[in-house]
Amino acid sequence: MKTDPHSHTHHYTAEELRALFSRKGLRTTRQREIVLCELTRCNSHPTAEELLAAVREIDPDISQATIYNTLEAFVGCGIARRISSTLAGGACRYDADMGEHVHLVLEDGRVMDVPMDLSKQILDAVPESVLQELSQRVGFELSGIKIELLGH
Amino acid sequence: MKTDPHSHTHHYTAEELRALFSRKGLRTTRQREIVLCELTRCNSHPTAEELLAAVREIDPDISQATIYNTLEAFVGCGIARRISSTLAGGACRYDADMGEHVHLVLEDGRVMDVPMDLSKQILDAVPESVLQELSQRVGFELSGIKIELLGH
DNA sequence: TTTGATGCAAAGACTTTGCATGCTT
DNA sequence: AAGCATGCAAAGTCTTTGCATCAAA
Repeated sequence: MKTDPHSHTHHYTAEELRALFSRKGLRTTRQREIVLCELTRCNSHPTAEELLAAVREIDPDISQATIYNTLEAFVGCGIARRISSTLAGGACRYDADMGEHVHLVLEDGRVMDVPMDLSKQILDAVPESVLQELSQRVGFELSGIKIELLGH
Repeated sequence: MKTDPHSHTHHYTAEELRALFSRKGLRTTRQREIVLCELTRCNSHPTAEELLAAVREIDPDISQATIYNTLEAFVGCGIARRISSTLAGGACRYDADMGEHVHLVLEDGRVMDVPMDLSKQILDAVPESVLQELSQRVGFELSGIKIELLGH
């Protein structure tokens, strides 16, 4: 898998990780440090299974349950995002890049990041006024927007 | 699954169904007629399981495998769409309303349609030029856009 | 010390598959 | 008649759970 020259993945220091987890109300554990590091390091969008494999190259004793628990915790507190699994046979994919961006989902299940400049143009184009209108009309608070372009 | 008396969804005649399937290269079967009718009738966004239940109220002998086969076929030829299952514990949901529209996905897994006027405003706001630029840059043809607003 | 996190294995949920039979074209 | 579609049940894949143990706060 190739490196995307437009992606700029942040590398956390141990200190930053500790601060981040603490701020989110999560305990700092060796497993979580490794999971988040690997999730940001491989700037693909791994499935739980792929992430487990990556993580086990660093610590072979980390369990599958921990991967799922951890990803759930990360998603729950906004450290990571779950990406589409709407293509047949799909496992969920995960993303730790919290800069809002658009995903390009290929028919075979691969997921790529849309380069930041284009992502911004797309996201900024969505009229704030429409979102407010919608929020009022349906009575739900909007907490995010997810845009996927489908490609082949 | 409940019937929504206020639904504006189109109701297919037997003729229309036959024509639609034929045009898409699918054979017309009793099962497919029922599945598509139910999928359009209940304007919620059922999971395969929910749809199976609805369909079985009409014909109790329709099998689970047929539901999955049929939905796969419908999605493959553009008769139906698969909607996000990115929330934990999620089964895929399906939608037969082919007018492009935006979905509002709640944290508990429920999916609602964003009203057509607002959906249009959001979708129309995405700059065509950016999509073309992206298509060129990544070398994939874009075949669709999926926008989900997250709410709670 | 207290409480949340981990690891293990089993269970659960969701989807796909193989194959014999039936139905559409 | 030919070939796709169906039904059944089993298998497969992905995810969650119960519980004893361990570690962070």
